[in-house]
Amino acid sequence: MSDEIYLNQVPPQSEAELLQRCQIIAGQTLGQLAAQLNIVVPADLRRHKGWVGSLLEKILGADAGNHAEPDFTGLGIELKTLPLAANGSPKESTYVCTVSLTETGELRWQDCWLRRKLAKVLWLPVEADNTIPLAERYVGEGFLWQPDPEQVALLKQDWEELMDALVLSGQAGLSARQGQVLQIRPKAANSRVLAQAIADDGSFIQQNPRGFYLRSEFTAQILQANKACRLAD
Amino acid sequence: MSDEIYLNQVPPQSEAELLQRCQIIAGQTLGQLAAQLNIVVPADLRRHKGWVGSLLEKILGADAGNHAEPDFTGLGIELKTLPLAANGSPKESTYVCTVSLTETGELRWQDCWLRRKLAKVLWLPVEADNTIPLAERYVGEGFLWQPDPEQVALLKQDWEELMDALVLSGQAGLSARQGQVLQIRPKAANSRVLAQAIADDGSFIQQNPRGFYLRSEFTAQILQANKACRLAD
DNA sequence: ACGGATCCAATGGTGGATCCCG
DNA sequence: CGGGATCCACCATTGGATCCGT
Repeated sequence: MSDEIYLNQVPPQSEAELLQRCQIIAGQTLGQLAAQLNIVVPADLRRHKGWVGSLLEKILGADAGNHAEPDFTGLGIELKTLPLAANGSPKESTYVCTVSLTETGELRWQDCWLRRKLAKVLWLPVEADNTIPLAERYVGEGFLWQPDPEQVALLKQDWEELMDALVLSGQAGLSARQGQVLQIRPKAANSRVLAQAIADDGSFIQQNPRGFYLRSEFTAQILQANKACRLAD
Repeated sequence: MSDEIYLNQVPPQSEAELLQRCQIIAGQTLGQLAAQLNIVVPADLRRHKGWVGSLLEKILGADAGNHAEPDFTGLGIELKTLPLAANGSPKESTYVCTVSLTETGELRWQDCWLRRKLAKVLWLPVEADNTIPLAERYVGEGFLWQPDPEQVALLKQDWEELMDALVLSGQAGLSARQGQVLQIRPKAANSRVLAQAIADDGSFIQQNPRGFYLRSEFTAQILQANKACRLAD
């Protein structure tokens, strides 16, 4: 009962309060959390792919809506769910943000959206083994993360390589195989969706929208580092 | 029955075909036309202000949807309903297009959206006396119009005056009283809606969206000229 | 009478991600 | 396995205009 005082969609006022809320929901199922907000749990995620992320935003009081801001506006913190396979490692890559197809050449790492998005992330592990019914999946312990210097270097290197490839060869020269920790993949309702882009010759063309994703190998390292850190306490 | 062959939402292939369709619907009521498309007629227009225009677009096979194109893409023709008061003259001003608040200074008459929108218009008179139930209002005879040199001069003069006023004084310096045949008025869901604009100093600010409207005195002249023209046949 | 305010439907884009076939 | 394809909710914008108080 008193738990729900913290779960009423009011933004947390501090990092401490946000982490406290994470402690409260850790060990609860998605079904229990959805019930607190009178939200119906879909049978599966096939037609509701972002459902878990949206639910946990509401539960934790994220307030940015669909704006180009961190989920927790006041704290500058981005929320990311981390879907865990049966073996406890990340099951999927993590979507970060869309790739601008109109300002590819003009942007530098220091100013880019991806860097700002990943500046401070609250990772929230959630069971994602499809043999477990959605409502019965447990939420793990959320933790704050900021990229360490080595991770920053990796991200910067990949970002610059990928953006260079975009400028030099356009979308044709891009494959999701490029990048050690980062990759570029389609991000749209379907492959018929087109966004405005700029061709080699400077003219406007239409291309499939793309997004930056963190490879699951990278998020697996983040997860492991956090566990090690907590054991050391 | 055979009439409905022409009313199946396929775009007309020529001006002649479009005008033929207008002949077919002239003298029918909005209720009759709506019934052909299985569309329910609202009680009144208070909460359905664009309903008549949308219905007639569907009936005539306009295909541009909500794009920045003429309603009849292939023919380069814009459809405008002309609401008639009990005395047969236009009851309202006619909305043309939105006023760009970000490129006010850069644009010339030759390139402006308003000029392109008004290059070729199919006017479709419709009874709009509120004492007549919506479903019982008659559609009149549609006619094609292109501004004659005098009308072009008037539109150009007003457009330039209004755009100059916008650049010089911003929205504060603008009144719907300016312009002989054209005026600028709010165009939004309500007065709390804001759009991006550029201030005097070049910075970005928020302003109420505005639209260009043809004064009803102007559309009355267009209507009269068409009647005179048809009597002369 | 008309200048300022308002209303709906449909679409496109963004943010949330997972699906699924070779 | 993982690269390419896809899915929903929500919000802002656009296109269709008419309402209504002074």
